[in-house]
This record gives sequence, C-alpha cells and structure tokens, in this order.
Amino acid sequence: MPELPEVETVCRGLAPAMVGKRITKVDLRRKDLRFPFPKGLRATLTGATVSNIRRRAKYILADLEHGDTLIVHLGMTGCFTVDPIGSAQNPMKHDHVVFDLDDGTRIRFNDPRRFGLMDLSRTDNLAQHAFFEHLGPEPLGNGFSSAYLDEALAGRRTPIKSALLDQTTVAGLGNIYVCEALYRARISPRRSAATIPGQRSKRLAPVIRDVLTEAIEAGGSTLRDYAHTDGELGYFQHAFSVYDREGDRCLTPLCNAQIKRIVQSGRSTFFCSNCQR
DNA sequence: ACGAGAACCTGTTTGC
DNA sequence: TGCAAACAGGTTCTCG
Repeated sequence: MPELPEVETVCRGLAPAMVGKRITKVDLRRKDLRFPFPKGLRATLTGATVSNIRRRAKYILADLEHGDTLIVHLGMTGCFTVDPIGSAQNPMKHDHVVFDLDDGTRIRFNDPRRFGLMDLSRTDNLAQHAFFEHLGPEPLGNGFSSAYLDEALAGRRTPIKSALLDQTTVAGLGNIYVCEALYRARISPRRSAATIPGQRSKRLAPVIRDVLTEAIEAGGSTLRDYAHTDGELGYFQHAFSVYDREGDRCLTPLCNAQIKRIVQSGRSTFFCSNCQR
C-alpha cells in the first residue's frame, strides 16, 4: 500500500489522536506480523504516554515519554484506523493490534497480508537500529540533491528503476512514485543508473521532490484499500501520468504514444518509450 | 557485485 | 457461473 506520501499522511492522522495520550490497553490479537512481536511489546506500551509521532522513510515512529520508540512499517496492506472505543463492530477481520487510549480513542492496526511489522527501540539509539542503519537520505530533506544522486549512482550498472527502489539510495520511494518521477524526468526506467549523473540527475532530483510533495498534498494515492486514519481516501491516483495506465495515451503534448508496462525485478514498470530515453 | 526470482501472505481482478 | 492464474503500494533472501 504505502510509499512515503501515504506513510506521511498516516502520521499526520495519528499525531493529533495519539500525542499526549496515554495507552491504557494493548491487544495483540496474534503473535506476529512479518516478524514475531518483540518481547515485552505490550508491557512497554501499556501505561506509556505518546510524546511524538514522526516518520523515517516508510517507517512510522511513535516516541514514548519513557524513552522507547514504537517502530511500525505498513508493508503492502497495513492501515491504521482511529475511532471511539465501542463504536460499531470492531475489531474487524485482520485487525491485528488494537491500542486503547485514555481519552476513549481506539487505534486499530489492520493488515491482511501481514507484511507489516512492529518493533521497539530506545529512542536515542534509533539511528543504529538495523532498519535505519543503511537507509539513504530523506528525499524531501537537506541531504538529497542532484549532487547526492551523482555520488550515489556513480558506477552502478543496475537499471535506474531498481536503484531508486533501493532504500539505501534514497529512502521512501516505491513503485508508483519511481515510475512517475522517471516519466517527469524523461528518463527510461531501463537506463543504467551509472548514466544518470550529470544532466539527468539535475532533472531527476527536483521531480522526485515535486511528485512526493504533490502526493502528500493530495493525501497520498488510493489504489484498492488504502485509506487515511479517518477513512478518507487519498486522491493523487487521479494525477498519475503513467502508473497503472498501460495502453493509455501519453499525456505529453504531441506525443500520443501508448504507455507501456514491463516487468523489472518482478515489479511492474509503466513508462512512455517515446518520451523517456 | 549484481540482477533475477522467489518467498512471505490474503484478497481482488482477469481470463478461459 | 466457476475455477485458476495473475496481480497488488514492500522487503529480504537465495541462486546463478
């Protein structure tokens, strides 16, 4: 489900519901997601007050006042819902974790495919955690630029599509926004990453920022099941130029070519072979 | 070192 | 209509 804009949207929904609230009850409705829940997850969270909700790459971080941080990844189908305790028929199927807060709010984590994960870390050690140790820079942060891309892509013979999906190159892009950014930069997804430094990275870095910023403003993209914490849908999917548009016409004026779909390392890539070289 | 492919899961869509 | 295959926003492992 979620790439950076969707995860950012979820954080913005969770923050007002959770920050400053105390967790009164934690219901682990199974023993694992992608990994077993860490030992002591319920004990650590129960009674804790949430001091901050933030995001690193596609991870949601919930800092607790006593110095631990809850780490959550949504995988492909993870989703949080905020509603009052005792409201209609919950928990629902695939609600694997339920938090009750001291103001009567219930937070449910639902994940049909269970590719999501939850873990704990001391807040001051987060950067050393295995999930974060090798992550690339935030694409909307100061560490990301065409100069950074020049350095990160130099000598890499993997296709640029794969290099951008690699979270150690830049953290937070996924299949949709890589396809969209490469289209905007007029770069073929098949092109070797090593040929990007120079003029092409000067086009690529800014459009990566643009497409993510626009998607966050639209509340992310809703393809099949993604929703905000209040059930509202994102609407950036209406602004896709290539993603999921196989066979449709390219939107570049005077182009009119058909959008192609190819498979690169097992993932669909959508692009215009006329505009993207 | 690098890329392809599979694996982890369930649900939905597509094709015969 | 029914059933099977293909496919899905992610990550991580093995294999050649």
